[in-house]
Amino acid sequence: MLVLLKNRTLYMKKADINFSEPLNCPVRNILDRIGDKWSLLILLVLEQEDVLRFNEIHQSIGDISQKMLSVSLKNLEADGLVNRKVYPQIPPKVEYKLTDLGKSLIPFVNALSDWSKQHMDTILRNRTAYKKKL
Amino acid sequence: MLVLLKNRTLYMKKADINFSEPLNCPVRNILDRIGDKWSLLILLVLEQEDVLRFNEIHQSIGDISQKMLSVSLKNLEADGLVNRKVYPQIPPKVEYKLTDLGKSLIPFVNALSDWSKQHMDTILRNRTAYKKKL
DNA sequence: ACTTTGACTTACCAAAAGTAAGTAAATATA
DNA sequence: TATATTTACTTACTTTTGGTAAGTCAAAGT
Repeated sequence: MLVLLKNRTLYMKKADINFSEPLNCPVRNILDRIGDKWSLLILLVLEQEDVLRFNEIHQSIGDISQKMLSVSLKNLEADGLVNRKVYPQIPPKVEYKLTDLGKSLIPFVNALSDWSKQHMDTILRNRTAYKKKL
Repeated sequence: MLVLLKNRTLYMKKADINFSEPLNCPVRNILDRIGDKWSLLILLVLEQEDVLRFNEIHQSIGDISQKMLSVSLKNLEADGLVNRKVYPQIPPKVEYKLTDLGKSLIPFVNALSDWSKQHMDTILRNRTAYKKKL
């Protein structure tokens, strides 16, 4: 049986896993970084506009709080997906743009977007039918 | 400027959006469904094993709580990504498997997994370097 | 002297997720 | 006869995460 423990992807029983050996589960690894509510959305708007300031991202996404934008950008920057450039001015000016690594994730977002365009009708119909059954 | 409001993807300023017209933002639409902590992981283990019972999924993932597994499966079922088959026995037996719609999402997960295998070293190095700078 | 500007941070509150215990009904065991 | 076991959950409670609103900093404009 496939076992997807926190940092492992192994075809073995839980009992047989050597916990001291630090293998990694690749799916977990990305999901830990971009599998949240805002990261992919931020990458997407940055890709569209090339360079954006904090408030511009904030307005583009519309319903992200400043706090979460700040936290999310910091994580994306720490992972090297987004570049942060500060201009020493007052009032401050900070520009964000994708790194090459960040850009390399965009095709996935677009592919997911296409999938969504194709299948969202079906999903919404499924969900309506499901609710009726309850 | 690209605006990614809750249910919209529009190249226009926020002020110019007609809020009464119900357009949809495809990226938001999928993220609302699979952009959480567990959904993709559940789809992945189901794909590997074809059919699994509740406790088998639970053990495969390892650190999901029963509560969240229950909630997540219900959502995946409602959206038509997972099929749920109940055998009227005691003790109960319930089998889960992917629908065709659910299966069609697997290539994205695998692609992300490949990306992760390729780039996770870089990301971890980036993060280490970032921490040092602080 | 007071307001505005931009990129945040902080304190406080609400929502989501984790933990542990409980439920149901039949069969197996003591 | 009483108790334990089995499976797929649910419920009550706690912790963590996320959202809201207000505050900060320093200079330039009114």
